[in-house]
Amino acid sequence: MRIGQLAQLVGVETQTIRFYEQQGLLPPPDRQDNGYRVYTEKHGEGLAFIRRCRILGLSLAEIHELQSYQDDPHQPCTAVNALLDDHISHVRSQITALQALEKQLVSLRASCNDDRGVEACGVLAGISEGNMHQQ
Amino acid sequence: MRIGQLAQLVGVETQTIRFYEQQGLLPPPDRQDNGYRVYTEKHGEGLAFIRRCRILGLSLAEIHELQSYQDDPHQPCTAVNALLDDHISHVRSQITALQALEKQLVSLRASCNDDRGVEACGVLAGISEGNMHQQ
DNA sequence: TTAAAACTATAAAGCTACTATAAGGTCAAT
DNA sequence: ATTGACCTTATAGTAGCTTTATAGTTTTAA
Repeated sequence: MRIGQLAQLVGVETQTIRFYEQQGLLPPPDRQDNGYRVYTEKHGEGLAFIRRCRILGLSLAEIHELQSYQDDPHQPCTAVNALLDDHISHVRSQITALQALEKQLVSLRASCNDDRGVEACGVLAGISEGNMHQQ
Repeated sequence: MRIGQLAQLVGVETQTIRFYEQQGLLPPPDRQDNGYRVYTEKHGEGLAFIRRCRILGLSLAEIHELQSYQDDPHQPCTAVNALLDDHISHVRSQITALQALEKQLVSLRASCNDDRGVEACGVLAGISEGNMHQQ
C-alpha cells in the first residue's frame, strides 16, 4: 500500500508518516521504481502502536524506548512498567498543578464583575499587584 | 539597572528578558553608550506582570491582549473578564482530559506485574492490541 | 597593570511534534 | 493534451523559551 492509503487507514496525515520515518520511529519502507513508498501490514501495526502511545501522552522518545523493549523480548518487562509508572505520576502532577491553577484563576475572576472600566478592573489589579497566593 | 539585575530581581534569565522585548511584550529600554540596556522600575513591573500571567498559564498572545487593555483604561473590562473566563474553561477541559487519561493509564498498568518477560508484558500487549477504551 | 572572571551584546540554532508551503515528478482519466 | 489526484524532497512555521557561538565590556584579583 502507498502512503496515502496507510495514512487513511490509521488516521494520520502523510507528512506525519514521513516525519516518523525520519525520526526513526517507523522503519523505512521499500520504494517503487518511481520512488513511491510501499508499506506492508507490519508498518500499519507499527504506526498504530505509535499513535496509541501518542494518545496516551507518551513522548516520541518514550515510544522509541518502548520499541527497543519490543525488539528485545527476552528481558523482563520491569522497564516497561517503570516507564508507565513514571508517566502516570507525571500526568498526576500535571492534574494537581492544573487544579491549583484553576482555583487561583477562579478566585481572581471573582474579584471583578463586568461593570467597571479597565482602570478599576479587579482582575488586572489582581495580576498587577501580585497578590496571587502561590502554592 | 542592567539586564542581569532585572533578571535576578524578577527571577528570569537575561535571555528571556531580551526575548520578551523582541516579542513586543516589554518596551525597548534606553541604552548606555556601550549598548547595555538600562531598565527602570516600570520595566520591572511590566516584567513581573508578564511572569505572573505566564504562571497563570496565559499565552504570550493573551498577555499582549491584556496589555492593550491596560493601555486603554477607558473601555469597560468586559474583555478582560472574558479572556479569563475562556482561560478558566480551557484549564478545566485540560483537567478533564488528563483525568480520563490517568484512568486509562492506570488500567493499562494494572494489566501487568513486573515478573514477566517483555513478550508477555500486559502493558505492551495492551497498547499493541489497541484495547484502549477511549472516551 | 594585566589577566581572568563576570557581564553584556547579537545572531542563529535547538527543543517537541508536528503542520504547512513550495516546487516539482508520476499516473489515470478525459 | 491536460486536468486532477497522488507522490517526492526540502524548508519554514508553530510556542516559549534555552542553548550555543562569537565578540565586546566591565569588574575584580594577583
